[in-house]
Amino acid sequence: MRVKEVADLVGISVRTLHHYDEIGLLKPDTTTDAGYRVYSDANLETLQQILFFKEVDFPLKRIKATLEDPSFNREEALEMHRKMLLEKRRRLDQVINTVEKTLQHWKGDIGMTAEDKFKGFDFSHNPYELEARERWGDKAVDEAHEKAKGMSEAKQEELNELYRGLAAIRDKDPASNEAQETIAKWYVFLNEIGSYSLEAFKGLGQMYIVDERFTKNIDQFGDGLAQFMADAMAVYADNREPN
Amino acid sequence: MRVKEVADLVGISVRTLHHYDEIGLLKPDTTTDAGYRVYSDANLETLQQILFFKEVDFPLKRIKATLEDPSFNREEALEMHRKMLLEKRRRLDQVINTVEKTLQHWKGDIGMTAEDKFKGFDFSHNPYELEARERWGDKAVDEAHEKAKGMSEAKQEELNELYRGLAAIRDKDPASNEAQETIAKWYVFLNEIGSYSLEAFKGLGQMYIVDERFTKNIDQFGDGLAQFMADAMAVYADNREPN
DNA sequence: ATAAGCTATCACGTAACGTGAGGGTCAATA
DNA sequence: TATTGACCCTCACGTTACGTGATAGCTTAT
Repeated sequence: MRVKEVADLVGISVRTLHHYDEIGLLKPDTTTDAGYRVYSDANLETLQQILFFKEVDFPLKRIKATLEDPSFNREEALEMHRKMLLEKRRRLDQVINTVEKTLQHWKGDIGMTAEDKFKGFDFSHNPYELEARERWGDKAVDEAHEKAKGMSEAKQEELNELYRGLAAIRDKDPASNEAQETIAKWYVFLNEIGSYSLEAFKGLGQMYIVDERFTKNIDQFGDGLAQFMADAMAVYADNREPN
Repeated sequence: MRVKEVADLVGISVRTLHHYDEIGLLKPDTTTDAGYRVYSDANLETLQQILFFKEVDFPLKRIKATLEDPSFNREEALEMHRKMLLEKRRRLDQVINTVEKTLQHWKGDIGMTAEDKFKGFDFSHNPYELEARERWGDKAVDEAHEKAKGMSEAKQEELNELYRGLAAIRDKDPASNEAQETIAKWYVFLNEIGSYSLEAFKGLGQMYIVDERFTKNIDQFGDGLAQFMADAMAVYADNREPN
């Protein structure tokens, strides 16, 4: 297949295909003697993967690095795409809901807080972004979020205090009142620097024990703290009403 | 409210607010003596509108022009936003479906055509884009689609042939076999230069009679043709299985 | 007074193409 | 064979919407 055929099939521009070739993202398997690009079925498969990554807002550079990673696994990627797309849809539903509420608000049917008016627009923290990044992206993930790097010393100290508080009770039952009260503070803190759904919060806890870097960093405050936190975070999330 | 508070509330950057001020899209109602921007409740309302338009991929210039249009009506806009968001979700559902089918395909459960693999990615023709453009945007809408401007003369002739064929039968019942066969050709033609769901096809027909420019252009081929086409297109869409 | 956080403007840089220019290739048809 | 329309190539400037860092002033609590 040549560029126009591919472009028409897929719904992208010829220029885009040129661009992808230039940057080495999608190189056609062959070219004619005249220099025409000829895309194979395998090329189309790759293009599909590229479009899935694009759909979940991966920058092209990162898509390229990911596809070139020897550990890249297609099925695994598809599962991740699916999760991220479902999250994207959830957020879109929020926006739709916001529009509908705004309509009702304008008709005088309901009240609306300032927060209500902007529900769904903050997509800076896709809960699966951390997971994707850990697997295929930027390896410089810190213990809470990359934003933490820009924290003031006071905020950093607050973070450490929270870690210390949690470390002091890590031998207790993660479901105990004391543990849950402290984890609640952790949840609030995280939502000051980001936006975590309960599901994402729980997922983050899992990452603390799955990713050695997290574990090592957290366990500096006390052996077994990462595990304790993961458990407590899961309990916390499970005991809360889904919003 | 000052920039950080607004940015945190909404989930956008301070830089974005600066940018919007610079380009005159969202100017704060007041500033302090020190030059700090102070955003009012009215500013927040406007920001909400901006974000809705952004969510449906309006470029900033166009958002600005729209908001400044004396005929701009908020409730009308919200209704349009809602429709466009629902369409966006429909397309997203298609992508999710494509991912899921691809997973099954990889497991060997199902077959998959090349077209199937890219379902949902062609979003260059949001069916409500025409409507939005007619109301608030680029007034240079042609009779079928802007792409028609780039058509070859052969394609243009094909278009005219279709119009003439439809004009020749415009005194028949829009639901008749003859009318429906010819409308089917029109549907196919449109889907060669774009991508129209049945709903969008029907909506386009409505626009032929609502928008004088369409009506005038089409009725050059025969008085009452626009009305005939709108009717026949509605019948065609209603008689088809929803895909 | 001090310090931390917030604020301003300025300006270069980035990502992902869109667009136009200029010219070659391909395939059908006369 | 010549012609024509559609397709193809490379080149390169331009666009959009910010991100980022630099520099310096402002605000508020201690």
